[in-house]
Amino acid sequence: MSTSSHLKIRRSLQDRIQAGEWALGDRIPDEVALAHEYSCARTTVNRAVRALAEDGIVIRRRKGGTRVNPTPTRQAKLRIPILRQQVEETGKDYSFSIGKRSVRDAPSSIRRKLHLGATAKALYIETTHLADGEPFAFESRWVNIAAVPDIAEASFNELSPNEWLVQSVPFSNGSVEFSAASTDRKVARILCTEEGEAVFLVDRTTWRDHDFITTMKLFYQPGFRLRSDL
Amino acid sequence: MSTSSHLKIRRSLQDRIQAGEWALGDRIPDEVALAHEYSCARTTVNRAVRALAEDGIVIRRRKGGTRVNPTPTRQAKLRIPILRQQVEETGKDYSFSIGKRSVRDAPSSIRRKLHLGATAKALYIETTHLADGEPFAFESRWVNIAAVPDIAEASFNELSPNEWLVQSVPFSNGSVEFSAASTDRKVARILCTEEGEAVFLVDRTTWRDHDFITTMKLFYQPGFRLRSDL
DNA sequence: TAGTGGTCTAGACCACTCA
DNA sequence: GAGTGGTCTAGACCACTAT
Repeated sequence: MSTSSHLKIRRSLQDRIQAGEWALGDRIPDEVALAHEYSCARTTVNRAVRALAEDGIVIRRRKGGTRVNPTPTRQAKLRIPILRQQVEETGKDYSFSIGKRSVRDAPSSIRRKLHLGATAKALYIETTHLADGEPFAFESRWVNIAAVPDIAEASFNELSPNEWLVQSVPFSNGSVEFSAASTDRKVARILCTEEGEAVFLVDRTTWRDHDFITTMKLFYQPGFRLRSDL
Repeated sequence: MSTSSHLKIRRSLQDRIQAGEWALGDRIPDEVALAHEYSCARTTVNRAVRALAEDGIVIRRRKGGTRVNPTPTRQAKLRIPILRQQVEETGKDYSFSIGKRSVRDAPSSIRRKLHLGATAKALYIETTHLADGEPFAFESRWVNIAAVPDIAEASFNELSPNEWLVQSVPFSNGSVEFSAASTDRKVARILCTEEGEAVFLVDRTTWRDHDFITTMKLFYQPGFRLRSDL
C-alpha cells in the first residue's frame, strides 16, 4: 500500500512550506527543478503542485513561477448531506412529516428569487424532519412547478420533498447561505422550543441551467452545529 | 482562448448526466471507450472523470467502473477569509480594537480542548472587528503560549491577533464549527445589539502537527450570512 | 523575448475488485 | 482471472506573462 508518488511530493512540499523553508510569498523551485530533485517526471510534480494550488497553499503563474500564497485563505469543504443522512449519522432513526402542502400564487419575494412571472403558481411545502421522532429541523420550501411538473403528483410517502428533488433533478446548480435566526412562534412550536431562541438557518436555492427549481429555508434544532475540517 | 480539452470533456459528461443519459447509479463508459469517443488520450479522460469524482458527481472503482453517484451529496467549498478581507469585500474600511488581553491559567474546558497540562498558562485576547467603525464581529480567543511563544511580545498595532497567527503559523490544521447563539449581555453590548439576539457563531480550533495553537469563538453581527455556491 | 506552467499524447505497468 | 481505474514516464507544443 505504498502511497503514490504525487501524494508524497505534495506532502513533502507542504511540510517544507510549513517548516518555513520558503516564507509567505516566496518562490519555490520550478517544476523541472523539483522533478530532478524528486527524481520523477515533470508530470508528476505538476500534479502535486497543482493540488497545492487548488488548496490555496501556493499560487502559480506562467513565467512568474509558483509562490507560497501570501494571503492564506483556508477553505473548508462542507459536505451538505441530505437530512436523512445527517440524522442517520448520529445513529438515530430518520423520519419526516409533511405539514402544509398547497399550490399558490408565489409571494413577490419568492417570484423575484425564482425569476417567476407575475401569474406563476408555485408549490409550497412544509416538512418537519425528525430524529427518533423528535423534531430535528423544519423546512419551508417553494418549488417552481413549471420546472418540475411531476412534483405535483408526488406522494411523498417514501421520499421527502428534499430527497424527491435530489433524485429528480440531481446535480443542479445552487447557492447556500448560512445564518442565525430567532424562532418565531410557529417555528418554535414545531421545533418544541421557546419563541425567540437562536437557531441555525440554511437558505438554499437551486436551479438547472436557467430554470429556477426551488428555494427553501431550513431551521435546525437549537444546539445544532455544522462541522468541518480545514 | 479555447477551453482545455479535459474541461470540455468534464462539462460534456456532467451535461450528459444531468440530461439523464445515465441515471443515478448507472455505469458510464470506461476510460478507453470515452477516450475513443472524444478522440483523445486516456490520460485526458482520466483527468476529466477524476475531477467529477472529486466533486462527488461520480464514484469510481477499479474493475467496477465509474458510476453516477446514487446519493448525490453536494459539497460547498467555503472560503474562510480573514476578517479583514471579509470586511473589505463589502467595500468598507476594516479596523479592530483589542479589548482584554492577559495571560492566565486556562479554564479546564480550554485546557481539555488544547490538550494543555494543568499548570499551563494561556494568552486570552478579546478583539472587536470593525467595518467603517461599526462593530462587525467579536472574537474571544485562547492561545497556547508554549506553541507560539513570540505572541507574548506581539503588539497588535498593525495586525490583529487573527492575522498575526495566520502569518506566523500558516497552513496549520484545524476544525471549524458553525452554529447559532444568543448574545449574552456582554456580547450584545460589544456588538451594539440587544441581549438574546440570534447571532452567527464560528468556533475554530487550530493546531500544527500535534501542538495545539489556538481556539476562538467569533460572534458576528446579527444579519450576517455566510454564502457559498454549490 | 524567454521562462514557466498548462496541457496533451502514447504507452506502460500496477492495484484493486468484481464475477 | 480479467477488467477497470491509478499512476507514472518522456517528450512535445502551447499560452501566458514577467522582464
